[in-house]
Amino acid sequence: MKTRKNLPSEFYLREDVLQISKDLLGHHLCTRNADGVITSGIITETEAYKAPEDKASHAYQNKRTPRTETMFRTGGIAYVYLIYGIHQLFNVVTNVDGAAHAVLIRSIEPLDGISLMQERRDMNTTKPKLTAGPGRLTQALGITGDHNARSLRSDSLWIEEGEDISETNISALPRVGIDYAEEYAGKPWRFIISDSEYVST
DNA sequence: CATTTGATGTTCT
DNA sequence: GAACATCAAATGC
Repeated sequence: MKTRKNLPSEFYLREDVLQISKDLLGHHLCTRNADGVITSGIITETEAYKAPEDKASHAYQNKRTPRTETMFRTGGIAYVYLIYGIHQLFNVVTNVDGAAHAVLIRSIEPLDGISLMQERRDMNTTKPKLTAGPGRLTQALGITGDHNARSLRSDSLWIEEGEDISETNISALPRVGIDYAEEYAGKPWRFIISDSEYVST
């Protein structure tokens, strides 16, 4: 049984995706596999993607494809997709139906189910390498394309209230891997917990 | 230590 | 064909 509360639907429905990205820091991203084993981690690094104007977003200019369709839906669901043919990336869809806002979760700090996360990653460590990095945390938590469009208040995937992170302990940095996005490439829309080791390089 | 390279599906040109 | 919200292993100091 769970002792912590899920983030409420209203958390995800707000308009300011930058604020939501900061607010997500410190909360707990959780999954449960078919055997009922829970794995979770503290969110330590996020990035905001703000269509239609953001050139780094898949939904730039509100471009709808079968893949991006998920981002246009009502906030509070997962947007999971494959990048580089190899890695699943996990995003939180925000704002109301028709607004394609999302927050990429880039890193977590391991919390529950560490042995199962190590098994999934084929690693024997709790160092940042286990869960720091957008492709790494999805592997550690067992997140795949099957989780795309799933509610973040479901039995197999959810986000619990963790600790509040004060504004003074948050750093804003440029986003990673989006050099093609011209004037949006340098925007400080990546947020980390300043004193956490569990962030990508 | 730093830099390069191979893996490989979906989308767009 | 090329690019891509990446990672890990291999190669070069």
